[in-house]
Amino acid sequence: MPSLEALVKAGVKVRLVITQPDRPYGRKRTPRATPVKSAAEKLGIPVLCCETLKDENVQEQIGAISPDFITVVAFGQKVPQAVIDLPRYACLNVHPSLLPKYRGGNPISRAILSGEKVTGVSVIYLSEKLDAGDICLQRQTEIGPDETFGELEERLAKIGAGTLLEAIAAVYGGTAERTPQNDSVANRARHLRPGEDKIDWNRPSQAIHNLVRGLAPEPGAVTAFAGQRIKVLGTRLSGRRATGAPGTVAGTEGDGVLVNSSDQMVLVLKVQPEGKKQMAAKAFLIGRPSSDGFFGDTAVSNEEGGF
RNA sequence: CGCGGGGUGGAGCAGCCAGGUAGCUCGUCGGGCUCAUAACCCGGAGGUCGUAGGUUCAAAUCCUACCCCCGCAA
Repeated sequence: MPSLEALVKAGVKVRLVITQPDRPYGRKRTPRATPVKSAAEKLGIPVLCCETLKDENVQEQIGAISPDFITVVAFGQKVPQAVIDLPRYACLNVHPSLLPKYRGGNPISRAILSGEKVTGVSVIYLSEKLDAGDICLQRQTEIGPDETFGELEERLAKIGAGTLLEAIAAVYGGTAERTPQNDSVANRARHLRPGEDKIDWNRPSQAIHNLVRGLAPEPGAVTAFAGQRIKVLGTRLSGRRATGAPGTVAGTEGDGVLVNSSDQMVLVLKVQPEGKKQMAAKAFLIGRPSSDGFFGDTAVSNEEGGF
């Protein structure tokens, strides 16, 4: 979306925005426009909603405006060759990773989960194969030690917008580069599998921290407390050696709660119980019987006896 | 009509089923103890119990409608 705004601001004539149809959303099941659609409408740009680009009708409509460029940002659909061939100059795609690493739909989370220290954005020439097109331009950025998915996503979106503009200018001016990806070092950033959002307190603190960061603020890393499902939305590494069984509460620090993992204590800052708003971890602990003092596996929380 | 949880001093909770004094932990303010403290002791302030009706001698509690927040699923 920053990309769209940047394009407009830079004086590029955006003739048509294509996005997915409104989908039922939330508890009320009310259909809601995609963010791109709302933004486009606000900017007064025509919007075309379509289920798939394979639709010839859709292709015709795109062809009708004989575009110089087509840019694809966070679209999540394969684009048929017929569409790729439409624009006069190029069909460019912005992807929030340093391709060929982290191809696929979930590059930002995956990079954080893997403990990457550096990531970036890539502008590539679109190809039919997902995220495998030749690289036009890349920009790197460091990932902060406590940076969350949400924060990084926002940053990359901004960087991506700028990079896209540069790329367009370069292609337009004929100075653009075109480097094929090295497929042998490519990897795939898959979406989360069920259960992958669950915190295993037996793992090292860094891994837990990465999981929490990689899933915050949405969808959130999950654990359980006294049989209740809760999300952990903010953690820090405490730097203190664990003093008890993984998952047990070791004390508090500021508004946070120290929880043991396999090596260090993890400082849990923000938490959200089922049916509640998110709250400081310490607040969560207050007003709760001190008997059930540990985080861990659901339902069967009786056997391991925290303190 | 997809399933479900919740709205009680600034924060987190109990009280509701079996109506009748506003409770607990934290914070905050004041005082004390201490070389000192986020520790400990004493004391205080602070609440239309989401809203509007109803039942009742009496409603946080029972009944009805509505508003708001959130988890799951999609």
